[in-house]
Amino acid sequence: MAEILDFTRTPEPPEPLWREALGRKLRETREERGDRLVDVADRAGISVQYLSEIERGRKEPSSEMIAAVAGALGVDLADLLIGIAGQVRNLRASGYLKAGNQFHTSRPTGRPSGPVAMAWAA
Amino acid sequence: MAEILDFTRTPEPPEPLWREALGRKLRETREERGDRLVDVADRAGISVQYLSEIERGRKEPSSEMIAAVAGALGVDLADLLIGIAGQVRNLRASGYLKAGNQFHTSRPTGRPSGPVAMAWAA
DNA sequence: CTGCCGTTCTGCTCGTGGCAGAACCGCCCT
DNA sequence: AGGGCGGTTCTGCCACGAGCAGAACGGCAG
Repeated sequence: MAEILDFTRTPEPPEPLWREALGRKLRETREERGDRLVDVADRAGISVQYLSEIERGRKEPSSEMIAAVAGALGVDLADLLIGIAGQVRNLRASGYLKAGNQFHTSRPTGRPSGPVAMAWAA
Repeated sequence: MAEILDFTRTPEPPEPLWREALGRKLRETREERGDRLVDVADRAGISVQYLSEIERGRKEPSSEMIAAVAGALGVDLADLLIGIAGQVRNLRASGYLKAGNQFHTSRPTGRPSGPVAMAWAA
């Protein structure tokens, strides 16, 4: 694992990468459910440290992994994607890698900001 | 490349996999632009046969690849994700692997086709 | 101090991403 | 008939990285 963080490698525009946005949303979803890494990892049938790396956007999970984790979180792919799209929008709108790159900035003072997807009940 | 198609491996529900939905949307977007494989592949800086495999959902592209292809198609990640979510929804709604698996069912008679994004509202 | 939870490091294996080269398959030309 | 064109598919190849186990470490609450 060389240096995924090393974004000097590619002169990519400040667009967040897929795995980063995905990981961020997965973590958010898990925390909203009050689950721990080990819970989700167990249900998804993957190792805990790998799930940690996925959530931090450091590894590129396969489609089957994504499906497994999403299933373990009780969300389907479409909802997940919409949620991620909202994340990306927010990151673009706000700074995103302007400086320290501190996500979760706009913790919902009340406004749900993005599409936010559909609630998953209670 | 063993057998990606072999969905007997995992007892996954009839949910389409990420790479499949992604590929489908990428192809749709490319065709709407009237581009050829070689055009997009050139701009994205990848080989043509690999792009073909991505669009057919047979290989698992890295985040950088996704960004490159999306960039070559002139769409950003958020739009792409929303489009894919719509695809997935449609596939779920209609048959999807009920039988022949003939996507693109609901072609809208001639609509501008673009990103189109969120409708399904009602 | 002691767990609990998450992160990170080492180290390993084996799969597969991604390429080149070429053949092949419709399809539309004329 | 031939011949491009666009796309698919096959072979073969190599390096990288997915994914795991094991363990150590760093907060943070009790």
